[in-house]
Amino acid sequence: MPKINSSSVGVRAVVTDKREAILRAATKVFAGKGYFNSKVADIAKEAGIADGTVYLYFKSKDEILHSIFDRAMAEFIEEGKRELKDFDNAKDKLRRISQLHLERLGADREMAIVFQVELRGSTKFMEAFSAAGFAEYLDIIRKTIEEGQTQGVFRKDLHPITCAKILYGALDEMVTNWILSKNSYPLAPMADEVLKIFFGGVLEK
Amino acid sequence: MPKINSSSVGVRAVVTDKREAILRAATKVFAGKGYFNSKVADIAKEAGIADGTVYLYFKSKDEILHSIFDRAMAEFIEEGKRELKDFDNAKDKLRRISQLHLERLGADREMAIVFQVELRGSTKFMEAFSAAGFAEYLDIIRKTIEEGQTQGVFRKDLHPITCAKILYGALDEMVTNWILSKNSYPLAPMADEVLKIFFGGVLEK
DNA sequence: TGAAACTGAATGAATCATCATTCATAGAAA
DNA sequence: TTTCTATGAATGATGATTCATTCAGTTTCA
Repeated sequence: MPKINSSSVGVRAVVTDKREAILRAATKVFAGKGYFNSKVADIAKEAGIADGTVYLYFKSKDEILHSIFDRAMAEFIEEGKRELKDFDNAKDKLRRISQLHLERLGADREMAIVFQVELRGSTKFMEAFSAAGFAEYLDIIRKTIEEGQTQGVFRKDLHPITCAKILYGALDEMVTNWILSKNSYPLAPMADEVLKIFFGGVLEK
Repeated sequence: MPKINSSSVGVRAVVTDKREAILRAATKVFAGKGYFNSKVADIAKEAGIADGTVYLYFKSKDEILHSIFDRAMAEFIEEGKRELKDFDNAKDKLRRISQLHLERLGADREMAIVFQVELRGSTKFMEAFSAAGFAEYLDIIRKTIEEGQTQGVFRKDLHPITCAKILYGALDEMVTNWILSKNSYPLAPMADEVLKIFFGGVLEK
């Protein structure tokens, strides 16, 4: 079994590479068959390593799934915060958030599947996730809406939390439909469609 | 042809009762621990029967979950169609749909959990479901929106399908949040909040 | 009327396949 | 040699499903 490090970057890099490879492989496998139907052996094979090796990098199968979420979510929130510094107008900010949301998930279908499907596949995960990243994300949207109300851009007779949930729910549904759709289309442009309705409503004036 | 079991107290009625009992028990167990973490033995115990008896009424554990969906969905769609006959105004119709959606799930938390969580827990189920009930449901909303556009109540510069997805997504998110929320509040009233935004948008005029 | 034979629902212990996880061993690098 | 990582066969637990058996109720017939 030839195990030659592609570059002489040292031990640390190898470890990271293999961890990375396992996470990527697991994402692919989970996306394809679902968490419970995926065997650790499948992941190992996909990553091109032995079954046992997985356990040198992760305590359990469960931990792999958690790591996938944690990493992706942390990245996403961090990117969001960085991006949103430049905006002061709440409306523009909301537009950017929506675009980022769909761009991110639209760029990696396997990751999107794991997020949309597996994350919801157990109340336990959902609660854990809810407690961690999701609540924070919803909070960013909520605060932006409050800002907009203060700025006089958004109506004041609406609960910011509810608004946030609705926008999130709408975006989320776009992603779910995109995943289930046979013929693939670009996801990100749907953001504008969503916002057209979220901002202006469907009623004829 | 009328069914025998409704009138007589014969064998048929007993059979139906036990089937019913298993479905109810399974809903409870699945809601509590998730489909994959639930043992058939758990369901049997909850239903007060022997493990093997489950297999006299269902071919497999999988079939139980399917039956739960099929029954609930068929009921829901049927009720919806019946209710909606009385409306001709698209706006009112959409309001009634939204209320029904939240009333229904808000009335049975366990069923709601199974629908929100387990249904999404596997692409396989989602696709099956998507092909069956969900697509039909989304279609009802879409057609109503088209009606509204024809009636001149709704803006014509919006894709009816996207509108439908957005409304559905928003309602769906209300349910998911309600399920995850520790302190329980009535779900149905959220429909009006959702529609206020869906109809009028969040922008200050 | 009663009891023997029959029916099919219900039981739950046993089966058996399926993995997650472990660990004794091998190989590479230092 | 020592100390890593990596291997993959073996282990052990789990849990869906089966099936030989029990049991309650019907029917048959003297």
